[in-house]
Amino acid sequence: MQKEHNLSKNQKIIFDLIDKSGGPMKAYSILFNVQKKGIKAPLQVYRALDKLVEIGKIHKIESRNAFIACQNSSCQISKATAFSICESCENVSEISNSKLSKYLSNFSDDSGMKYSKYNLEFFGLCKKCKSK
Amino acid sequence: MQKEHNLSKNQKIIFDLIDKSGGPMKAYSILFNVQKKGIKAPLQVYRALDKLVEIGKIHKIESRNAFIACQNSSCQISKATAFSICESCENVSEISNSKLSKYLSNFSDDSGMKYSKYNLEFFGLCKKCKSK
DNA sequence: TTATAAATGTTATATTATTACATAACGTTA
DNA sequence: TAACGTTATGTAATAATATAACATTTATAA
Repeated sequence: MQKEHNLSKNQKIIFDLIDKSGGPMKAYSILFNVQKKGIKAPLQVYRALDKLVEIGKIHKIESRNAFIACQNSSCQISKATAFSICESCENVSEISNSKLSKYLSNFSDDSGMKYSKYNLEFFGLCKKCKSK
Repeated sequence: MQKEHNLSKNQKIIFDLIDKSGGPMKAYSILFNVQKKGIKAPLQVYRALDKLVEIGKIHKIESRNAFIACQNSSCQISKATAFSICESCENVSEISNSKLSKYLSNFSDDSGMKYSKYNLEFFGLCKKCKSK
């Protein structure tokens, strides 16, 4: 199970916003949306985002510079992430596939590197966009 | 085999620089390094980078906002990329492991998405950094 | 050779993220 | 509860990354 973290005021405001949005959000869009709640500066947003990423409540979609709420309530949080991204509508979802995560978590090659973390992003067209 | 592309002047200058560096380079560091060759503006760099990415001569390391020369002369170029990144020394190398690439290229789940591309980044400590 | 696409040059600006510094709140434990 | 260390906050400035818009030139190929 996931460790409980007591989110601070800003962390909670920002997590709730991202979570409710249901998709990825960009930092400055978050900033815009929380200004009415007193969060005025980019750094306040980035600090909360950093912490939320660290504790696994959100993930960063690297190819999009965006942040999405973790949809994976258990296991290997933020050490092993996989996403599917529609290149047409930009819909993003977190893939939770135990075979895939096992395969990647156990992956090793002859480089001598010890892998402790990975991030995988799949791209393609989602169901809706395919049929257009 | 990789399709031959005749690089333009700027593309060639920038590709050669990245290739010779042997590692990932950031756009503005590239810009700094090619100013003596007459490339003066960020956009000139980004345009060449975009093209080089498109034809598979370089890849973008998304988590680092950096660009590295392709070390994989054949196969599935820029549709199927995997990297190992040392979180201590920031050394990056391209993983070419046919099992891994087959596994991921054939991956599908029940989302109904057709995946045409992926990017995987592994993080950890390289041999040298581990032993420090 | 002419039309079309690709690449270049230039300026300005948008977007994403961090540095630096000051203060406040929280949690522990003596 | 006082003192301490840690975490979070507030604010201003700025750094780093990336794109828009427009004019012109070069390469390609019909």
